[in-house]
This record gives sequence, structure tokens and C-alpha cells, in this order.
Amino acid sequence: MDETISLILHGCKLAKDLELNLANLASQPEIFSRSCEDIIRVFINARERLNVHQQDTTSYTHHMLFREPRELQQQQNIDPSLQEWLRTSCPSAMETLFHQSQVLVPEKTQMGSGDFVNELGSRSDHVQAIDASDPGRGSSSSSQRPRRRKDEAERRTVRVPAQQFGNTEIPPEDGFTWRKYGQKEILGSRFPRAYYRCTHQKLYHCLAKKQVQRLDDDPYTFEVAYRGEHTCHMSATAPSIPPPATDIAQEMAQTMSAQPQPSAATSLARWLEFSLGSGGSAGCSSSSMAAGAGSGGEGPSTAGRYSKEADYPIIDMADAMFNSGSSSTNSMEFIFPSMMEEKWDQASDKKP
DNA sequence: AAAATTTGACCGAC
DNA sequence: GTCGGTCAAATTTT
Repeated sequence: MDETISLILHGCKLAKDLELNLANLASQPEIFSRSCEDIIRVFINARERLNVHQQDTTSYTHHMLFREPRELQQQQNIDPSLQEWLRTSCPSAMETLFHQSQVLVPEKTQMGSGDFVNELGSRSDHVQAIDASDPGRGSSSSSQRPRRRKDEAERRTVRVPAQQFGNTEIPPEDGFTWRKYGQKEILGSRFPRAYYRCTHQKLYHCLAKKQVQRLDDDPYTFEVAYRGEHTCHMSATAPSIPPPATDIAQEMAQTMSAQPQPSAATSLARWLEFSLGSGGSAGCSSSSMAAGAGSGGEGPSTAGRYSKEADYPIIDMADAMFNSGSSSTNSMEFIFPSMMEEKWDQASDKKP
């Protein structure tokens, strides 16, 4: 069953890489199509495995999926940038699977064991997650003197190696667009700390931020601390402060051309959330919901948003996802509705 | 022209 | 007072 999890994560990884390369692939439909088919193949494979287990016992799959998330995470050695992507795309699934915010991969673990090479040629970042409460530099301020703002969001820290080619001083992409708003010399650190906020902060009131700083002892490794939640790419929440329609259109046009379109992969991520997360009746889901509320993420609102759909059993969702046959076009239309018609909102959001 | 970055000033927590 | 985080005007880039 661990292999199935690994497959699903591989699929997510491919989807993430596709998302990152979406803009580049606009002019290369063959590669784009092949990548999509790869992703579909991976998930079909996963579904078949789930089907097998489903025949064994109806609840077996679910129990195994939720058995020991932390243990699984350690076994899989999940790419933390993928974690961040999954976490922002489908928080409850992420929490269920990985107990997010407690991600801890011990030092000197075999980096890259979960590293998948894909046809898009994008390299998989070898990243290492560290606990936000690590007493080391970077969170020293919080451990030494818990400078707490009332509404300060939880910090999630990952270490990311510098790019292998090109300008190694630029921290690798993480799938989001950021605007730098400050830089500070930090006492006792060789390198300054850079402060970024989400580019879409104004338009979507997206409060996500990150701090990037090179390690003293390893200038080719960045420590990236994320704070706040991305609301800009979650179509259900984005218009919570509705901007003028023209601004949205402008923003979307700009987003489509300038960067990967997050909502495409978000659709896939939602399937994960349906399948893996917050399965109402299961005991594990309640704990994950509680953890979401307690650990400072936007847990309650996000988890509640999909609670209805989460009633679907795993196999039903997988079937719904792939039952349009092996035609990549049809499958893609289901998997990436926002890309095809940008109809996801109407399809999933049951607004009055 | 608009968007992004730079950088000194400012502010709140200690 | 120091320090880290943010603001915002100036500057650079697109």
C-alpha cells in the first residue's frame, strides 16, 4: 500500500512540475499532452491498486492510508516544496497525510530518494524540511524571544538548495509568485534575510509571505520560512473580497502568460483531498480537522468548504476522475476543468 | 507606464 | 536602547 501512496505522490509531483512549466509548454502541445498522459497513467495505476485493495476489504484502503501518516512521510521522504504545494492546494489532505507543521526529516537523511525525473526536464529540488521550532538560526528569534503577534501565522521552514545552473544566488521557484518587500541584515548571520509577500496580496487579499535566507555554513542552501496561507489560487476563497471584474480578467490573463496556472493543479489536488482527507466518518479526519484549527492554518474554513464532497468514497472519486476512458482529452477535461473551460468554480462551488 | 526591487526609515516587541 | 519585520519613496526593470 505504501507503493500506492508513493504512486499518488509521484503523480502529484508530476502535476506540480507540469504546473511549473505550464507557461513554457503553451507552445509545445505534444510535450504537454504527453506529460498529462503520464500523470493520468500514474493515477490510473494508483486507482487500480486501490481497486485491488478495495476488493480485499472495504475499509482496508482507508485504514492503511491513514494508518501512520508520519511514518509514511518518513518513508517517502517527501519533497518539502511538494509538501508546500500540496499543503496550499489541499490543506486537509496534506494534514491528514503528513501532519503538516510537524514535518521533520532528520539531518543527513538521504536527500533525493523521492526524487523523480520527468520529461519536462525540470529538476526536482532536493529539499530538506526542518521543524519550525528548530533552535538553530532562522527561528532563533522565535525560540529566544517568542515575538508573537496576536494573529501571526505559523511558520513553516524548509531548506532549499540553490539552483544547480544559472544564478545560484536566486532561490528556486516554489510555484508561487512573490514580491520582495524588504531585506534585512540579521544579527549573527552572514547573509541578509529577504522578505517576500504574495504578488496577489492586494487583489486577492492573499496574506502568504516568505522569508529567504542563505545558511551561514552553506551559502548554496536557502532557508525558506513560509507564513500565512495562499488564498489567491483557491477559487472558492479568492473572491472573498471581490475585485472589479476587469481586474480579475486582467489578472488572469497576466497570470496565464507569466506563470503557471495554479488552479489547474488545484483541481487535481482537490481530488486528493476528496480521496485522502476529511472523510467525514473516519476517526482520523476529526483529528486532522482539529489539528488544522489548532495549528493555526486556515483549517476550519478550508476543511468545511469541501466537507460535502468529502463524503464520496475513494473509489467513486477515482472512478469519476477517470471513467471517461483512456482518452487523454476527456480525462484532462475532467482533471483540469479550469484549464479547459475555467468552469471549476461553477462546477464545484455551490453558491446560492 | 506599470510592475518589481532596493533601501533607509519607521514601528512594535523585547 | 536593540532587533526583526514592514513601509514607502526612489530607483530599476519590463
